[in-house]
Amino acid sequence: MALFIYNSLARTKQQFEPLHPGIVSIYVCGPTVYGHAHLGHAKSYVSFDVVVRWLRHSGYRVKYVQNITDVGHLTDDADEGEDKIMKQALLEKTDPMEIAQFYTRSFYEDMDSLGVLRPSIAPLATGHIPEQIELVKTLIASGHAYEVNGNVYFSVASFPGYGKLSGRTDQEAQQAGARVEVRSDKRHPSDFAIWKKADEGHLMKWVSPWSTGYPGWHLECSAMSMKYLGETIDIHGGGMENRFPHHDCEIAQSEGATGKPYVRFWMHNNMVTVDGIKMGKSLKNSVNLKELFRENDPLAIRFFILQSHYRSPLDFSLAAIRASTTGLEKLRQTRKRLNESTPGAALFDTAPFVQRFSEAMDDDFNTPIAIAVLFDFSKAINTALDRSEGISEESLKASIDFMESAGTEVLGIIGPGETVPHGDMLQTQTRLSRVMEILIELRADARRQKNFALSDTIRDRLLEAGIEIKDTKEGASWSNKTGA
RNA sequence: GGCGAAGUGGCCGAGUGGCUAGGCAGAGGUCUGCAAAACCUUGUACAGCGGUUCGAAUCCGCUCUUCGCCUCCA
Repeated sequence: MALFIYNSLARTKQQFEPLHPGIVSIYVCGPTVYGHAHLGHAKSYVSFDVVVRWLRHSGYRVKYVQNITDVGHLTDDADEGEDKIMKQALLEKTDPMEIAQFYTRSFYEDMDSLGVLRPSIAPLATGHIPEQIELVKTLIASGHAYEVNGNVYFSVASFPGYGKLSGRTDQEAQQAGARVEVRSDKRHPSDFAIWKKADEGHLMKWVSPWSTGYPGWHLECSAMSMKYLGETIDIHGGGMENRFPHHDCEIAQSEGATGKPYVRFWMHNNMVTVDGIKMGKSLKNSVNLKELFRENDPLAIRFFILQSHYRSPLDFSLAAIRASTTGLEKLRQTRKRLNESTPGAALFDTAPFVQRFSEAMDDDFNTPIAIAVLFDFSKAINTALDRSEGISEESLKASIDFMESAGTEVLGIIGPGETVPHGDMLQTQTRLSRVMEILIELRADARRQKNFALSDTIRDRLLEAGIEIKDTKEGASWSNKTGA
């Protein structure tokens, strides 16, 4: 089976093979850390998390680099642009570095909650100033960049392919409706800064051959990607809104410097919308993850995200989140039921489900279909288990394996299985189990004596305590109420 | 002005020429002391108008509408 990925550069699905057999290099644009992460970040990083998980599942060794942008990008390209991290630092009356560190930790907390695996390398922009300065030097030496008054600009005219990713190849046509008035010392309005001279009040600045200043917006990704993954990488991912100018600039800088293809597969995830409008920090409609997690299971948010395709926009509403939460609970029930089932006689063939799941993932990471396969599987296995003869030990094992592999390992929505308790935890859990056994036994007695008032009271009171009782053919089962 | 994406049943959301997507919600049912869970049954869906075709939600054209990018942004 072959993996096909939609390549934004080619605007079509292409069969994926890594440059070096068995090893995949992937770079994903990380967050600028000047605020808490929102649902848009979640969509992007959950999407690429699944990409990485599926590549690993497919047998590749994946080297995954995701940067942290801790240099404030400017709010615009004119000279009076503000540094967003610095702005936030002034607002919170503290140091830019403290802002960056604080929100970096916050970011990872949220990603951990969402079950997003940490990247192999998470480089900081501020930790790679020398590399960026080197890149600027190379670009000046090769005639792709020029210095004016301490600022260094990339000359778009020197790179004929500029704009090929976004389709913005005619630079003159771009000027007509441009939103930003250009009035700098650039040779061409489309030229972009790769080094900026710092103003008096600027806090984050470094010494360079051209001025004491800071690197341009797009430079860090090129520098760090090439440093850790090489001059040509397999996959570069990011949000749609970064196609232009960010990614087109990266291509120009990188290929201008090396003369080699920068990225083989470009992947762009679509936006999260609220009432059909893009969610964004500056738009004041962003849904903060920490707030969302107060009322909602983070893995249900992950599940909600994966129920749509990464290249489709995802419309947020609490109703949609609730629907997803209920749906996910159904899959969790199935997993629990499988784990608790005792082997029987009938055979159950998991192969068709494994096959369909795999095909969906190989088709440009089609998680909505992959999830639909899990629901189909859930229905089928429940039907099989409803029959009195049960399913064989081997079938049961294969089913649990599929659930673990697809639901936990690849999609990461079902969460790890029963964790093996240890130490004090073990004692507490063992005791709880014994206590529950006793309660369930007493309740069973009450039910046998038709004392339903008592049995219902036990069940209701336990629910208040966060433990749910269900009566099944094999007797009562209990579970910690999720989301409680 | 330029570049691009999209309009699917009450809601979310796949699907790109003929074959049930899936989930949630609703209705009816099986099971159950009652719940819960599970299962079964149940929906004249594809923005509009033309065209291509034996056949179109799916291809082509036009119209309408929405959204993204062209400023930092996942």
